[in-house]
Amino acid sequence: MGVLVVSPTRVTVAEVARYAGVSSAVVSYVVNDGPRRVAPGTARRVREAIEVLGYRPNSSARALRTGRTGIVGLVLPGTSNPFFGEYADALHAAADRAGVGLLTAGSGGAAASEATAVERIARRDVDGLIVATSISPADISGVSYPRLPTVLVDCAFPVPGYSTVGPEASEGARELVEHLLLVHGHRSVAHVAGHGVDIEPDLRQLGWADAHRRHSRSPGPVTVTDYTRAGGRRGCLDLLGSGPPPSAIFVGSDLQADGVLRALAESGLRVPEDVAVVSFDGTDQSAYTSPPLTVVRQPILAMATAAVETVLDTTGPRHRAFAMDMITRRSCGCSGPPAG
Amino acid sequence: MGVLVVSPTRVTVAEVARYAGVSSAVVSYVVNDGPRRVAPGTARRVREAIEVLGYRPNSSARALRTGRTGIVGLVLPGTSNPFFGEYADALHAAADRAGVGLLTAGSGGAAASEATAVERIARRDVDGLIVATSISPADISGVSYPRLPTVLVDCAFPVPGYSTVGPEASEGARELVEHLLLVHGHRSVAHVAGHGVDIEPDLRQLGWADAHRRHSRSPGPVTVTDYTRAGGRRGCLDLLGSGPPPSAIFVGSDLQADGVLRALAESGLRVPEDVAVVSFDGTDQSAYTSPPLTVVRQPILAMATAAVETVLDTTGPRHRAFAMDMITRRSCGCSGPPAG
DNA sequence: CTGAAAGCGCTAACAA
DNA sequence: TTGTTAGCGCTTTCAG
Repeated sequence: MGVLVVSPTRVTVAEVARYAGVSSAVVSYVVNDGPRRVAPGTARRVREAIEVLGYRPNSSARALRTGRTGIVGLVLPGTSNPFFGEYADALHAAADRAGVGLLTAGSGGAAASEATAVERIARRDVDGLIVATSISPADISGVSYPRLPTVLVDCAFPVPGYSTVGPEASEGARELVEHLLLVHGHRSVAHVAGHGVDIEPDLRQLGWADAHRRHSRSPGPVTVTDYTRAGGRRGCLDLLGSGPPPSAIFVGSDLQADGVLRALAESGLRVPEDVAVVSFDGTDQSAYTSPPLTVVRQPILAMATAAVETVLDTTGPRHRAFAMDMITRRSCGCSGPPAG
Repeated sequence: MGVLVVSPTRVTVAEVARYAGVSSAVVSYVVNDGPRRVAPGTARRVREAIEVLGYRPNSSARALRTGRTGIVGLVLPGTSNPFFGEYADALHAAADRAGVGLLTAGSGGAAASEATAVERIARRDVDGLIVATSISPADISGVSYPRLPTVLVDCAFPVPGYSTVGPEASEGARELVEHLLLVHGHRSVAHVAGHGVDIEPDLRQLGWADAHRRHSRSPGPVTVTDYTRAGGRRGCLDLLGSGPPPSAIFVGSDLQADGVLRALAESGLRVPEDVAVVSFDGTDQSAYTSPPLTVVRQPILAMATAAVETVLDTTGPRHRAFAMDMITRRSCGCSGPPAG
């Protein structure tokens, strides 16, 4: 058939070996710095040959041979959510440091889509999987890839059979609500919560309730909405429509807080004068809302590092929880510093 | 669900073939639906064997054999920036539709880091590369992976030797500024610009200048800052410090607009009463700032689809530009609708 | 329509 | 210290 393509074929170990006057095994030893030692002079010749010929190892061949791809799968609900956007960046940095690549998929947050996302990723022979599951952990195990090391991130509680990494959500939420109760003297705090994993407790809500209990207050109203801006707005509007405005609101995520702030502005309520607002996550953007949000921040960098470490670590499942830190800004009534 | 696989070692074509009483070639024909036809009955037996044994093709072996990995590399400045977060989501959706995986790397936006990110990705034998380059296109070509199909996204101008996908930035910026000039009657508009690719014109700034020229106005002051929230704040503060406040500001990106809004609030200036603000990008969040931002929106879905199509398309480089649409909200002085 | 068999490029025994 | 070589699992040409 017609056209003869004279494409410069790819350089292989064999050619490097021939050029350097050694065997292909030696080339491999040099490239991988093992498993056998190579005489310094020989090694130098090989490296020179590699340089001259422009040799690059074929990663498919290596993966086929070794059984390891050096790639970890990453399934997130989607980086449109700035929290997961920042998480993704941190995971990439950690993966780079660990020398592995990240094969990503967005789950779109819907359960069906998440299962298929995991499915698609696992199909490609990754060495492990990092999943921010928005669905029940039970569902993920439906994916029958035996023994693929999996770590669930943004997961504040242990899940049997899986490694998990998450914030100390309950403690963080409690600290934030106690700040409102004790420092700013609110009698109670309302809560705009997010739809979570059905079978598990919502730790943020637990912490919020706990803060009230500890100080013998009765909690304000709760409303459960989507983890979206629109959800936050809707939830806040519902709250406002069902009684006198609360004096303070604890929002379950920065994304929802955008919507809450919006709803409050639409309703002519000032923050923090009329209503104090605090939020959970502490993304970069929370310093730029108006007013800037008082938050508990998730230590994303540390959690991402832990996630990558854990997925690469073959010793059994473990749960790692990270302390959150509170950042006070204007939205709670404190006079925070201007953004840097 | 629950078919349980009891094979300790991985199932291969050979085993499927043996189970189905055919040769491995036939199994391959069935799995890949070609290149040779298989008798319906035989095919059914093979599919049954695959099901029963829980066979999954080894993608490394297939890649080694075919020379194609079915994976496209993606290098973005980082998904902490919500614009690129949304872009990443759209690219993932498009990649899924096209049946390819996305191997991602964050470049961190720094030139050195971007080159190494591209380097790391290319090393893994991807079929193509999608890059949102924040640096000079010249620099990317320094990466010497011969003939790796590459498409530059978020790139509003053609670059010789590369495929490019971007918005009609100049037209979009002009439309936005003209809205301020003609509808709201501002005499001139200031501009908070972003540091761009040095050797190329800043099309947003060009559009801004063009709007003034077309209507015989002299442009307001410009300040060039980082494409960050802090950069936007700084730039706006500089603007305010160097003369009387402008009556209107065109901001080069939503991220910077966050900072501009913040700076204005700090300075006690109301939007839009004292200063009108419009922005370029139209990310989801722009509907939730206070006040909501009037923007020109980048058609991210369409551009992402085009990017994936283009990188998979072997016919030569091409440039595709997409029209932006203006969304008027409160920040320009229009009374936009409340967020849905 | 199906089977046999030759590698793709690499790593890691095993030999020397 | 280095060379030889047997596959890893798959696709696809060539025979049947």
